[in-house]
Amino acid sequence: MAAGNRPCRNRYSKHGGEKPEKGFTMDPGLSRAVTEVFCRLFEKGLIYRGKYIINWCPRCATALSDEEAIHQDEQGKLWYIKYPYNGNKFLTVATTRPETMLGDVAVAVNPNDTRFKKLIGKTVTLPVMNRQIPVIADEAVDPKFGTGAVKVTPSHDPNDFDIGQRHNLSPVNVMNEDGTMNENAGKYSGVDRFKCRKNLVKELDSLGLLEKIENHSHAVAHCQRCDTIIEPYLSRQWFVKIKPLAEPALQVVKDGKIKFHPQKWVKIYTNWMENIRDWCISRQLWWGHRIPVYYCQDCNEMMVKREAPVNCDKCNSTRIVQDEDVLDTWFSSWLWPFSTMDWPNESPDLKHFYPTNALVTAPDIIFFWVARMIMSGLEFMGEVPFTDVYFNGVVRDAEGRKMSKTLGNGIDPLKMVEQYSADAVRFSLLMLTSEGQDINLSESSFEIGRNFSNKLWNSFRFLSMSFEGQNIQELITETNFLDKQEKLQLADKWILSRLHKTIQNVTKSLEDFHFNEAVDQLYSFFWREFCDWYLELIKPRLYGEDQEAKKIALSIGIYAVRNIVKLLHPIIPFITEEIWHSVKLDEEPDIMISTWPDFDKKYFDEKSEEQLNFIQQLIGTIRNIRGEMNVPPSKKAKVLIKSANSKLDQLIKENEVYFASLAKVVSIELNKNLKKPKLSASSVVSDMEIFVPLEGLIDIEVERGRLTKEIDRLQSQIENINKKLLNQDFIKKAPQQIIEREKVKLADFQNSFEKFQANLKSLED
RNA sequence: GGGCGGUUAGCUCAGUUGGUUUAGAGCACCUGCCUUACAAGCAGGGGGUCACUGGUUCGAGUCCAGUACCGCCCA
Repeated sequence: MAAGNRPCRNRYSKHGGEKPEKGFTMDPGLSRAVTEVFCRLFEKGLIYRGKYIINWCPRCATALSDEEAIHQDEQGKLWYIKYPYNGNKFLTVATTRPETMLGDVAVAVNPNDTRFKKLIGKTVTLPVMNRQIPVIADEAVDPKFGTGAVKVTPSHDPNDFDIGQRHNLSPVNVMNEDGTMNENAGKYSGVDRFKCRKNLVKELDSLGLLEKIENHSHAVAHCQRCDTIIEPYLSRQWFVKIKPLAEPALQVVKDGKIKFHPQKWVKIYTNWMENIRDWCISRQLWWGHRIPVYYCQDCNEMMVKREAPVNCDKCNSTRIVQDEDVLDTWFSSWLWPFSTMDWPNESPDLKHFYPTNALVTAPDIIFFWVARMIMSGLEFMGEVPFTDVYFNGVVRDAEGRKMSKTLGNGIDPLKMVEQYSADAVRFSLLMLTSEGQDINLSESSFEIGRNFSNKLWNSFRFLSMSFEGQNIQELITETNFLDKQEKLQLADKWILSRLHKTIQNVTKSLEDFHFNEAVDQLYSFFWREFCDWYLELIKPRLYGEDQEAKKIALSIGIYAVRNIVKLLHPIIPFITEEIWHSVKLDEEPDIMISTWPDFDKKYFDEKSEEQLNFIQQLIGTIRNIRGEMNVPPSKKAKVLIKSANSKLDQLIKENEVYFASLAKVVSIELNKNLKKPKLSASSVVSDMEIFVPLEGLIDIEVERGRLTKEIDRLQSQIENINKKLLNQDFIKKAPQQIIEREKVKLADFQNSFEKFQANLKSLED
């Protein structure tokens, strides 16, 4: 982190970050690196001084780089001005900045534009100044813009500067550095640029030389620092010849030696790198790194030196002055990955920390900083500075507007931390922000993280209530599950399988920089599987008399919690650390420095997952019936199941206790010759028919609605699949396994369809 | 003008290489629950012709082209 930004640093620690290492580019070590880099680039011919059009801020009185000129769309005007020729004829040009016409040296047209062919090589009169200026032909002129004829002002427009160079025209500078017009502007000398524009337009109008004024929206460059409108200005400045640095920097990104996340930034980076222009690095500011260039006041010799020279190299004079200009602040920042570690000395830190792995940053400094760090890293270290760049999204308000002081629509993160907790703020942001996508945020967004933290804490509290009086250290080590397979219940095998798959998936998502995906997986595993099902499934054991069964359920629960808090720790550090202290071995370290969970495929258990899914479906069906019929939880239900599958029958019997606690079922009767009891609600799961007798509770209308809805749904599914299977192209071209899958589905649907229909019919009797 | 995104439920957004019964989640909504971890919660439910048009394909939210609207970046 640069400079000593205190509010920023405090905020960082309130969010649970480490106090970052800081440095300051004006420190002696970093200053030495800046000088060294300037000298090396100069010696290599990659730094030069020249007179070119640069971005000039008249208020700051300094040059700016292209990146510091912020373009804003503005409703401006297009003035059509008539340049007389041949006495009574006119050539009309359109311009957005009429005051610059005072410095016109030509009018340019496209060589293929037939309208103006005969004028090429002739001259026209520059109004007000009454100068004769030539009409020239140049490919750069767009025949469709304005009238197709453009004024050429090489001192005040980059395109015109290029045209001027191509046609050997000497530029005329009509402006001072403070934005007033200079002596070349004739009677407008000393007048401010905008006042000049106003008055000049008035004068042209009175001369009858103003054809028309159109509204014209265009992008106007503003100073990044002070928002003053920037003047493109011909000026002598120092530049970095950027192509030789840009090309390798583009290559490493194209080759994937540096990966951008999300990938879309590669295209933006490529586009910028391919159209890059030389970097103007000199600034006329009072503060910054002085340019290490020295001039002899006697013989005008210029010297580029690492140390200030005492004598002139050429004439030995001691009358030596240093270049007045300072360097662009980014000229020091781009060296950050190595200048902070004593470069050019080969310090141990430098060896250890260069290159690093991931840079996490905001997309708005991709060109300012990221691109240039890559350039400098390759140039001076011969190696990429990092291997991955993660661009975060922009946080916007609920309406999608950028948060800004002027709009007052910002959310104070510290206030949110106070209101919802740091964990809640972190969790919410990570959950809601998909890879590098902008996020629309309102204060209530943080509720999701608060609720999650709350749920985590409560689930832990629930378990800890059960391990009161138990030897917690023993429970933690009670994890040699493979040896105890026969003692594990279906729920245990299932949660272990789900846990280890979650470890695998979360780890992969984090490695891929898919943070929200990782959070999503943790959310649904922890809440929807661990809390909603596992904790409910072990309640009978925790509340029961069998001490060994209780111990096993607890130890697996704790095992899961230990892994869950480890996986969640990078996201919600505070609450996970707190929980960790209760579920860790005495000799284990704090969670932050403990090891990341490893998944183990020996826990992957497809059969148990399948079996538990089946039980979940059955319970879901019973709950659905209870819910739709508004049967209160206090009312226990009997369940009758007509089944011809002895394996599933056994599975149900073994796990009957789950139905009791999760679906408030008092008894299950399994029979393959079962007859549907009157006044019962029904459903179908796999091959089984489920009946819930609801004497006095059943609403025939509701039940008819339930069954009809199912029947309609199944019918449309059946139609869809039939359509597919009747399609000869599908049969011929689709992979066999897809066809098989469709056939199985069809049989399934038909089976259920018939059963639902029979039950609907029996309702009518 | 050039480049890059976005458009999926009322809202905020997921949706990996085209095929998984009914396209998912959170919030909001409806019904029932203070069931001894959690009402910041539990159970159940309703809600989407995936912006539009055309194309490729046996099959498109997913691939291609065009259109519209919104946004960002660069000149």
